[in-house]
Amino acid sequence: MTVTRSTRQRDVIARVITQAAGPLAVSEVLAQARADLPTLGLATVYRTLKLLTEQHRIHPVILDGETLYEASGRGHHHHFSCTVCGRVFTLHTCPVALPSGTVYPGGFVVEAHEVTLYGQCPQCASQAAQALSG
Amino acid sequence: MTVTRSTRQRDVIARVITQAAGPLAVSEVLAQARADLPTLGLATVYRTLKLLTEQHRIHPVILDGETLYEASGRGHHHHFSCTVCGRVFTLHTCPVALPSGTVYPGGFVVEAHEVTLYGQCPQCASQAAQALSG
DNA sequence: CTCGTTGCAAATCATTTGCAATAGC
DNA sequence: GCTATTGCAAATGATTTGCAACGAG
Repeated sequence: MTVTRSTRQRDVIARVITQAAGPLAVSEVLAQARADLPTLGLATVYRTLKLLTEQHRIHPVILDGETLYEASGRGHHHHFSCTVCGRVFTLHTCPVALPSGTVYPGGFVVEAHEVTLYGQCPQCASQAAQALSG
Repeated sequence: MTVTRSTRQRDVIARVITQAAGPLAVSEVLAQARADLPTLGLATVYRTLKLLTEQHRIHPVILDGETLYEASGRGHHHHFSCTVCGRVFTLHTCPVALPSGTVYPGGFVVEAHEVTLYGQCPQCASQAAQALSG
């Protein structure tokens, strides 16, 4: 029976993801964690990401082929991907009403759902509006 | 100015995707296309998939890290991923009402949306029900 | 014929793994 | 001190690209 040890790198990686506003790419996790641990290796990041995922403390979000990670336990939410600046935001309102157990037309028993919205984030939308009027 | 030629491999690959009931993995496209063109190379499949995507004749669907391709122009639809058998189905009803241009809470201007449902497909759900009663 | 396309093999990119050194407990 | 963990480098798997032979117009 292997015991999971607490290490400086695991603490730092977990903190980086926990304190992030939205989901982070692996490279972003590495860069931010290296602010505290300059010698941190990429393999350790991947191993820790996998470990934290198995512990359900974080989970992956795959968006346009990019794998991002975010902290779990923040309640039901979805993502908004800005088609202009590329940033990913977390949305706290849900546009669908599909509780687990709902039977969808065709006989599909829904256990979970995922929604991603694409468009312009508030900042990019206001810049586009200014460009039009200016 | 480069001209795009019509070739046997492109026709076969386009037909395989067009005739499929749901999205196909690259390996499935290769396997099915090889029924007609046994010497077809994997690189040609990737190149053709990219070409057809640029022409908006097909588009990728990334599901659990797997890249699948399906024909475009079949109208607005979403996907259902069976957590038991792993197959992906196309749903023709949409659980969200977010026309392009909708401004989502927070000031996000929605241009498009993607929904994926997870759960048991009709076949797996009925098998599960039989197992419980039998 | 000319030049876009193909199949193959080598290259690339993201992610995983082997291994000796290192560090929790 | 025992053994999980780390960093590095090599390995893997998916996708891409270089290149000479091939084939569409």
